[in-house]
Amino acid sequence: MSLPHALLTSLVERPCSGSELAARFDKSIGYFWQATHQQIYRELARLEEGGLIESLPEESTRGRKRAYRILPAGRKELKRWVAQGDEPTPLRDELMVRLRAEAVIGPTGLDREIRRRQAQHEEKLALYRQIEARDFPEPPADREAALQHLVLQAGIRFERHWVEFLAEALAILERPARAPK
Amino acid sequence: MSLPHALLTSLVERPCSGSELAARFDKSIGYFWQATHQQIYRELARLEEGGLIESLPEESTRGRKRAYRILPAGRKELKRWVAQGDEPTPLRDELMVRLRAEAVIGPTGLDREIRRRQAQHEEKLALYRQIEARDFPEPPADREAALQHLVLQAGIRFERHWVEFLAEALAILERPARAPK
DNA sequence: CATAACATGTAATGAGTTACATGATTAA
DNA sequence: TTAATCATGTAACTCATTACATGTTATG
Repeated sequence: MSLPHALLTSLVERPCSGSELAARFDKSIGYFWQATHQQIYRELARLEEGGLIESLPEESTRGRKRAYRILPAGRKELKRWVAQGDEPTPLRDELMVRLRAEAVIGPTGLDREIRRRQAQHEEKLALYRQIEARDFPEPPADREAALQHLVLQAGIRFERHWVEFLAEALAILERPARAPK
Repeated sequence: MSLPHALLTSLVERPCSGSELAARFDKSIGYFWQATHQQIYRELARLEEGGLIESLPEESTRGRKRAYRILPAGRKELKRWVAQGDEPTPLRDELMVRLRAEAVIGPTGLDREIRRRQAQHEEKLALYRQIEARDFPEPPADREAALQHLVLQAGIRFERHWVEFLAEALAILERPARAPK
């Protein structure tokens, strides 16, 4: 249940409306925790009901921007949560299941799909590197920037992982059905 | 929606009961697609209703093993699904959100948690390497074994990724609040 | 035969996704 | 002033998790 805390983190940086939060999620925190606008609106309503944030226009505003701001209780809750323990998110990817299936039911058209995925990951890797070059032209000195850089680097590392892995997968899939011993 | 196909894949290898499938999920496919026994039982019931698998004891057997076997329609469906496209599973980890939060609300006790996670990932890495040494003492010649090895290697790569990343994270967290320029 | 371990199953809950609805603002 | 876009919101659905229930087999 990280979404509320991801929102709180964004709101600590600066007050925001729901749509602005959705847009920011597409850029920074969202690289590692995605959310649709429906999720965001629902969660904002819950956070407000819980007294962790407040919004400016009191009345029900359908269609007009509603600016949310974090409350002291929200900061406190965020601080509490950060130090909490969690379990590693297990790797869960359909492609792995497909590879296992391909192993037992023989050649299918999986290599085409892998090439497609490879292109996607290369694209994302390039995007992250571009962002890195723009936002962190030199090693950041202060702690906050260093941590933000670190999270971006995790994304880079992750995409590189996929590109390398998929190349290996292709090498095996293109191998003749029975390799010489 | 990979679970039904993960189950089909296991059932292609050999017929199984629900509990046996749950046990096997803990070992091979489950490294990359987890499922509780409740999910597995429910999905098996659905697959049987859909005519993709069949089970031996017809009557409702509560407490007794029920052996499932894949049907031709199941193989066909699996083959169809393998070549299908999917989107990369986005990285989604609470720790990333915690790092971002720690960046904005200052030092918390996050480093302790990171050390704990590091130990967990190192443990898992060691386990995978052990399995690799046992099951793949030398590069597998045939396609099926090569693919299974590949999936295991993905797990190894993934854990290594985490260990390295967490080490970097610690280095930053232990830095003094204001580093010299 | 009593107890533990195993095997299957039901029910409730919650996060996430998808489709759709509606009011406000902006641009042609 | 109509159309397009933006902003907020509702509703239904699926997957996954958690807690619990019930029967069967193995063990002492």
